[in-house]
Amino acid sequence: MSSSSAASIGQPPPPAPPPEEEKKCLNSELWHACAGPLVCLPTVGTRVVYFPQGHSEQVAASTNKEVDGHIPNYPNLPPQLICQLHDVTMHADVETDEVYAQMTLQPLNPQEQNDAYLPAEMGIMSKQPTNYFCKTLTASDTSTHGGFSVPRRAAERVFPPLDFTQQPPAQELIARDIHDVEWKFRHIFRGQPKRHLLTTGWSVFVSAKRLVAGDSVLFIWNEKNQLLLGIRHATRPQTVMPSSVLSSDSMHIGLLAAAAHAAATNSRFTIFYNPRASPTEFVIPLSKYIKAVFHTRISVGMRFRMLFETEESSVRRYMGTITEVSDADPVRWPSSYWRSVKVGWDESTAGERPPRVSLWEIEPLTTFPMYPSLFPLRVKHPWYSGLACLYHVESKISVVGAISLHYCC
Amino acid sequence: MSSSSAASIGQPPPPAPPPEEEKKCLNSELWHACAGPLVCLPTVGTRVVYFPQGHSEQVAASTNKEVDGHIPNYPNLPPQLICQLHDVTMHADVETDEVYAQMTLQPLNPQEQNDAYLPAEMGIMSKQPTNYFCKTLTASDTSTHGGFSVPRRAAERVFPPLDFTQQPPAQELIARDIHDVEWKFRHIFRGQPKRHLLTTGWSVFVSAKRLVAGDSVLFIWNEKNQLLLGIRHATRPQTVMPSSVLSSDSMHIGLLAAAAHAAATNSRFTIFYNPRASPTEFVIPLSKYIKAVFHTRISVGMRFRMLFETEESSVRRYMGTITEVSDADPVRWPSSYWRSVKVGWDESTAGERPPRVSLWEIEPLTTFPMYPSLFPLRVKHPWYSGLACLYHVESKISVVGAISLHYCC
DNA sequence: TTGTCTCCCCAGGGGAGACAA
DNA sequence: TTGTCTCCCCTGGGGAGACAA
Repeated sequence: MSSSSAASIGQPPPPAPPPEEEKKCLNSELWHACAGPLVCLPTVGTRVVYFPQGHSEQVAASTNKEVDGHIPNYPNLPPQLICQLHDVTMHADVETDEVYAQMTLQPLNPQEQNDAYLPAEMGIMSKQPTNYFCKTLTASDTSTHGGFSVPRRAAERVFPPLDFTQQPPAQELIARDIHDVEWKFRHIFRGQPKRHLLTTGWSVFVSAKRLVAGDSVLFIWNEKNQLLLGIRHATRPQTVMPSSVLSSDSMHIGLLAAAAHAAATNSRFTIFYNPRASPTEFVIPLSKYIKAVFHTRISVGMRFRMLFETEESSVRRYMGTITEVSDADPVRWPSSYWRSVKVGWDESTAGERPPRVSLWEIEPLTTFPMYPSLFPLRVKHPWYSGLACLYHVESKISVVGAISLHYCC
Repeated sequence: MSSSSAASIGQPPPPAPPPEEEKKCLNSELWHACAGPLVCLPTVGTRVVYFPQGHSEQVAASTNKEVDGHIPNYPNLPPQLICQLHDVTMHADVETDEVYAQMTLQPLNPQEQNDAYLPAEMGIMSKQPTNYFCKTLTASDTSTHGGFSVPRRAAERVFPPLDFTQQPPAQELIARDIHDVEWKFRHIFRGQPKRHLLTTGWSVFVSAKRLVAGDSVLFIWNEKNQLLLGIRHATRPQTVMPSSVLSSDSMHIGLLAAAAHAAATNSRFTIFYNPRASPTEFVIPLSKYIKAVFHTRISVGMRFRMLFETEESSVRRYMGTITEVSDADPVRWPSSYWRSVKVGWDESTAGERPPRVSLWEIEPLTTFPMYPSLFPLRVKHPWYSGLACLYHVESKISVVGAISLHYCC
């Protein structure tokens, strides 16, 4: 009955207004910050390569169910589909704030594929904001007693400066989350020794977002002087529920049948890419694919580097050696470049690294100059339609070979 | 740091133990009570009719997205598939407690269909427990001040009797929910005038189950002297989130492709039936289908009755008139019996009643005696394989015509 | 009979510095 | 510099009867 007269600090924020336009763009900086430093989205209007195999991996990870034998074969569905990327929209799960992207793809028809020339179409670099910080929550941060301890340098860099003539110095922070919901916090500099703390408003945020120790929060102070606030839940095992809408088998079939149908009719189809659930990106820029598959020679025994995200959401290189080049799934997906490289990892933490990677994920240490490789790595395999045309593309590549191709991510 | 020494009343119950066996049967009484009085599940081992069209309706309702034009046609997928029902398991969503059933179906091959005779295979009547009560929560029940007001007759009938020599009479109730999690409540008879209340433990339950005014709780006192506790969330609009795993288009395609593949290979497939999300049951006992389609004559203008669940989760008959008999979706599903009857409803609350129903849902007021109708209603339509064989079945039906066929539900 | 209100009282949580890693 | 602990104080919620629909 109490009329909420004042939107005072510490009040739970009103629920997000119902999205009038579903397509409403959410903040791209924040999305990328939540997605992590290695995630990049291809540019709208460019051509990409879609791997149903990788999509299948994501669905398997999301439904906690590996694909089994009951899936029909789609003989007309190649392991990779070259597509026009018509649309990319960024989203975040309303319940969990988990970021994901929706992409509308249209497989090229053979004619279009032959018309192709190699553009310098790379993805949008996952532009990590400059003025931001990310902290993994401690037990104290999430406990019922007290607020959030802000790392000193982070507070000084990212938060608006405090008026230190006050005793103690304090201010109200207003930050918007990925759904554009406003959260208010009391930011105070106190204690002995002095430290930055978020007090009032913090516990409401923690419980609303269901944060626990080990999860991360990140604050961004952008060019428009907006304070943005994102979360990253720690990758809890078994966090994704199997849907009660459709069996995981039917989901797998749906993904494959939708892609096969789109390929057969050259019509658009829609996929979701879930960066933090999916083991690997399965829609990559065509140019990145071409560079990796046709312009990089690799061989067994070759050393390589590969980027991974660290616990603290920065980037680290891991070293490894190529041990084999073969089909990841010779039965279902013969002659696929998806995870065609079997690798060994230098470090003993290799349990967390994938045993198989794709060519475009790795950076071989011995590189060849950028000229068309007339003898691609795996000539023994028959070429699929999508690949056959790429051959023709290559002769044009040499012309534009001087153009510096920069990796996405 | 406080060691939880006592599992005293009012403590939040421990989280459900990780299900060691996914297939673990949950309480059937409770499942049916939560599902509602009209829901029945076909018996394992019997034959059923599966309607991809109805399944599609459920997926559309669950994803909040109607099927649009991008769905490929599956010319070999008939509007109804006669299947052997190999397995039915009852489940409840871990997050929301929403009940659903998983069924494993295997389409009969033509040979099996011809071998068919009409068994008296009806579904398991949704056995509503005798000793139970269901109450829609009031604002006071869910407010932070005070507990749950138990209707007097309900408390006397369903709860263990109180010792009225005590002042005030009170006891500890232990009830198990659908996940077999224990909840403890203080049951007390006090106030002026006297009434039954659940106090300690109630608010923990309300917040754990995220109950709000308008939702319902139900208590069952079964033959084994167990107290069971179920919830039914009010049908909130837009409650089901669109999944970020697979696009709704791909889900629709998946459902159809999975059924088509199973029909083509006579292999098993798995579906989820979500009684409270799905507009109508889409897996029904074969015998019920045959009786409705072949042994009931209906015509335009005919009056009929149909059962609906009321707000208070009891059953009510609504009256209507048949206005048309036609295909619900002539383009995608021609010659389908799914919602082939267009109806008008007597009451002005007709907005909530469906404009189209299926034959087996209604009870025509003018019934004909039970003999084979040699001229089924819609002879103009070509018969699908699944139906053609039913013709042959009919001659055998007449032999067993004396067997009383009782409706499921 | 039962839904809502108000009142009372206390447990638990927010907010502070102490202290140590 | 910052994570954890403890202490203090106060709010918000549980638990009671009053009262009315």
